[in-house]
Amino acid sequence: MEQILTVAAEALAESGYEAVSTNTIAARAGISPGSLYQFFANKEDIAHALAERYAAQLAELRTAAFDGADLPTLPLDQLIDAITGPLVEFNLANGGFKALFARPDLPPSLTDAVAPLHAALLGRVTALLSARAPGLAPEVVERTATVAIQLVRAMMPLIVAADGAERAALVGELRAVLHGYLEPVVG
Amino acid sequence: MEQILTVAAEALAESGYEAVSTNTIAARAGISPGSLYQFFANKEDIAHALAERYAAQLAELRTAAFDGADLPTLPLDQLIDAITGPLVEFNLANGGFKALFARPDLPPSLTDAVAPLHAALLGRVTALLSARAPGLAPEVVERTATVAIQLVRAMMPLIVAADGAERAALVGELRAVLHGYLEPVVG
DNA sequence: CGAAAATACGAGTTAGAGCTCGTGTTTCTC
DNA sequence: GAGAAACACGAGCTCTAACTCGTATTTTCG
Repeated sequence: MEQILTVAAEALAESGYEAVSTNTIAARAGISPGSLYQFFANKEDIAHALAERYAAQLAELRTAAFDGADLPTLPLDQLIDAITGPLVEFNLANGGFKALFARPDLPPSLTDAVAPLHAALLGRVTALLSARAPGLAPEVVERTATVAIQLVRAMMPLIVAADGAERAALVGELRAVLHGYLEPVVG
Repeated sequence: MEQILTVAAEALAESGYEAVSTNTIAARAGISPGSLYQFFANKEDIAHALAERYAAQLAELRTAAFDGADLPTLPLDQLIDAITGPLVEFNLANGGFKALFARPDLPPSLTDAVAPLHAALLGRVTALLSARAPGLAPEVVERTATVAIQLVRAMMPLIVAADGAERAALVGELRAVLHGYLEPVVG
């Protein structure tokens, strides 16, 4: 079942959600279409499970990477470095992530499937922002968090598509973007 | 034929590329499926023609809005205002635009169809950037332009989805993002 | 006006996707 | 070791979307 999700993630990374057929996922997982549907009710359910697995992995990543550091008191550029670094690694290692997360116009069914993932991330970022800038109005915090997430979402496909020096340069650009945007608010 | 493209754009705005059927487009245009295929070879061809129409409209928009002003010498924040304003208007008026332009993982066929649109925009932004900062290395200019376009692409769906005060606030955020990113480079 | 060319039509074809279900195979229990 | 329960199988069902093609209609022009 983990195996199925892993294969589905690979296929998603290559072709996108609509282009991947359930029969293809089954074949690549080495099982029959019938067996696939004993683990998942339908295609959307696969995406949903995958989104949850990604959410869990991101949560793990967070605790592993930032357990010691006191994020709210870190200088902004170090904070940004500490967050974007593992995030880029995660996106490189999980190509399917952006297929579920980075699309602005998912089919309505999928919107529901990935909503928890979005909500979890938004919650984390809002918490971090309000810890750093306690005076901010809640709606400003939420809007700032939404925009910051959106900026990362937008840059990640570029970063993943590039490699070598160009990728490193684009990671630098992502950090510059975040710094330029967040510095006036929570700097 | 313009009629078909207009209808197709509306349908795209509502449902996205894959979800819109050619028969639906034909029906909404008041013609039969057979007639549709006398104007366009296939579904991709419709998207291609629509992308070209958008490219032309954007070119018009540009000349109309900035004909008098001397963009390279304007202060950066005024430049950003002058560009983002009409761009937001355009996106609000043409909901189908983002369905073709803002998606990171278009099907390969569509990638070709919208490539000219991307190229045209990239060309315009690179020209503007190098006019403002003549000393920059070409690859830096191109990377900066790519990132700037990507930032606008990312923010536009948020802006279009919001309305009233929230939309205005998000436009402000877009401008803040662009300013924060571009100021160190071409400020 | 009438014939021919061009255009419009829409039911039908084809292909592929999601999904099912009767059958075969393995695994459990006594 | 035998019966039962759970699981796995994959050919095939169904539905939908892109696209076609023989026919009907309109337009063009001598």
